[in-house]
Amino acid sequence: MNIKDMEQNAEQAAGFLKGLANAHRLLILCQLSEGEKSVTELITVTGLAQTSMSQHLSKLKDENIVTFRRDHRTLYYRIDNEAVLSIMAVMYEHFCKR
Amino acid sequence: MNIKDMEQNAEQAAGFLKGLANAHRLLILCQLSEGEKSVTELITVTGLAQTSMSQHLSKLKDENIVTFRRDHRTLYYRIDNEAVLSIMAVMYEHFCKR
DNA sequence: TTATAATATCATAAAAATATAAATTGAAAA
DNA sequence: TTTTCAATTTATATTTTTATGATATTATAA
Repeated sequence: MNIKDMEQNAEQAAGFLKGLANAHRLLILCQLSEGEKSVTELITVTGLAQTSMSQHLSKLKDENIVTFRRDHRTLYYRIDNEAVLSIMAVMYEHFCKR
Repeated sequence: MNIKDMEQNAEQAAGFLKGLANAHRLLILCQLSEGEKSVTELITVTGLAQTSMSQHLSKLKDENIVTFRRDHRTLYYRIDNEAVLSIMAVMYEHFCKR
């Protein structure tokens, strides 16, 4: 782990982590780790307000953590980042096991 | 990855990620990944103001990410969390390689 | 003792994140 | 076409994070 490399990429890496660093967004990602879900499904499962969900998804898109496809009127979101699932797995082990 | 488990631990997990989600703190942790360092060393390497360093270290302590020992007037900080190094490694791969 | 070094804490201001309400867009059904 | 559904965008208030300056603490040296 080289400090020079990290200096050059620290802002980007921190932005990515900020994308994950919210309890609601972790639950959204937990859902998406099972496969793609519509916005409505995500709202139902998490209990978030519609506007709030939209903003959280927007933030996740900004950081290239998720992407989506449209099917008629419904948008289906999915995880679109190699690093996310690894980090989620580490988090799950650390915080949810015993 | 169970949603119920995640719901119960999401706040704690998000708090931990917030601890990491800052460019300065990532650089601090990058330094500490090499082994323990004094506050002065960390200030020199990162160029942060003393007060600011103290606050960042305090936040890392709050989230049980680092701990420290005192040797005379000098405090030596070190990483004290199993999950951090795994996550740092994933981040380094994702953001610093190529 | 008094001064100094290493660091933390406190107070405050500025910036960023979050929640909520209102308005808007895009696609499809009536 | 007009209306309705699914979702986003915009505006705004509240909360949280971050930076900075001043002060305090702890340990050592003079």
